[in-house]
Amino acid sequence: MTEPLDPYASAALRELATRGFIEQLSDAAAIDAALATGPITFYIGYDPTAASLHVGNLVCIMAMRRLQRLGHRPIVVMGSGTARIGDPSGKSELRKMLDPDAIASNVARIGQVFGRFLELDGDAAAIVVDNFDWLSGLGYIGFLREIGVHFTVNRMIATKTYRDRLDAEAPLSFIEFNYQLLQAYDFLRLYRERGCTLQLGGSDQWGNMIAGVELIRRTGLDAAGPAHCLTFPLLTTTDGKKMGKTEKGAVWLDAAMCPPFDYYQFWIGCDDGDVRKLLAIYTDLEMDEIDARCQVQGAALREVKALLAFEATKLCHGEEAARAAASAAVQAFGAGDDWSAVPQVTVATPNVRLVDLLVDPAVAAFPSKRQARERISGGAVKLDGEPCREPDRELRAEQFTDQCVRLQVGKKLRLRVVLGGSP
RNA sequence: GGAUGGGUUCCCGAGUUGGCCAAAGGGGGCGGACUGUAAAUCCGCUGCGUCACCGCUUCGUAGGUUCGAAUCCUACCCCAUCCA
Repeated sequence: MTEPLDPYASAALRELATRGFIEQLSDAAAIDAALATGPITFYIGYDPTAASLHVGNLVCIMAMRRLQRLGHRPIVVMGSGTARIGDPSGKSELRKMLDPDAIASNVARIGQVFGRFLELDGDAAAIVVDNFDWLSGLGYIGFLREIGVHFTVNRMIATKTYRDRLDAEAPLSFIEFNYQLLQAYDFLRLYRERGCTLQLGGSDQWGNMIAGVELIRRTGLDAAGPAHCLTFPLLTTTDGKKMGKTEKGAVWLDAAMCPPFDYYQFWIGCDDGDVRKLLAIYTDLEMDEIDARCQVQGAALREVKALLAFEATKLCHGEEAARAAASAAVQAFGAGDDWSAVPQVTVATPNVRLVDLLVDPAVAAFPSKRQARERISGGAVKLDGEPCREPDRELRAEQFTDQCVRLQVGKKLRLRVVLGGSP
């Protein structure tokens, strides 16, 4: 943790520090000086191991956004190359190898996200590069001679990433062991070719990042001076859980995988104690305003949460979608009647048993019919506001007012069940 | 390679004189009440199914004994600790 006791000279570090972005700095004074002197180029890498980024990745993205707004130039590295290796950081076992087609399609989908958070034009335009471009052509012997010589196994196995695995006596495959070298090499390439002097990442990346810093120092500095790295804290909620996970899994940034309505609801549902922290990291609001808004206590905090949800949704899905999600929330959870913006599922025929509907993957309210039955009998389900405790009840055509039945499951799930042909 | 202890349901962890074990208890999760779509609290559920008292699958793996096994036998795999 960094001591913010004596304020940083650079606006960038001051802002990151006051908003809660900083966990560790490789050399606080040097980074501060570099950021204060003028625009620098920095990068963050993402391995395309899933079809979408999720809220957990958003900390880094927001940090890039902050720095870019202060004039610094972001580079996003898509890790098509490193994704073929697999980062063992934070993983207790070897993950299955991703096939190249999956990686390529992930890259395409993930790439769309950055445009929403970063400026792609102007003096500090963000650029996106792919490390497969330089990693794929590496020759084994050449790489070992040029890069491998600068690493000692002694040092590597001392880093947390590898240490954890070894301490747990879990297998650490040789391919994974190489991951750190490749990430360090990425940094070196970006340093040499694009003058990139700072790498950002989650705190689990510290070992990999510092390896790059050291590699650059050992292979010889150029005019850009020493390279540095900075990590962000792993965000947890007040009750100690990982940020961005819900019972249904990760909260994705891709609208196809997590509709704006659900995304908005995720923020609305946050713990009271987290509101200020979340506003600082996930919105563009000024800290003065955040502090002022967070003065309130109790039920009044709901308004602040609505602000958080709106701002966060706006950044990710646009202002229009955020407004729609906000008003849909008021309608669906308040006394309102207009569910038009609530996510929908389509059924081909009205005669669907309630259990079958709730277990259907499109709804996925419950993992099994058995559980669905139990919950339905327990009063968890409402149709058009009316509790329905009969699992085997079928929906009837006449229930569909305007082709639609309003389904509530538990406190949070709201869906419109729409009668229609195509899905 | 040798000795001893151990591998149980999402996690931790009971259960090994064979049936009353789908398997105690805790955690987590979900649902209900309360409420502010929060927290805390209380109550309920927590293997699957064509599902109340029925069937099926599950206690490291594969076989075996038995009317019947998480519990007994055999082989194998893995883990912990100690010895070489």
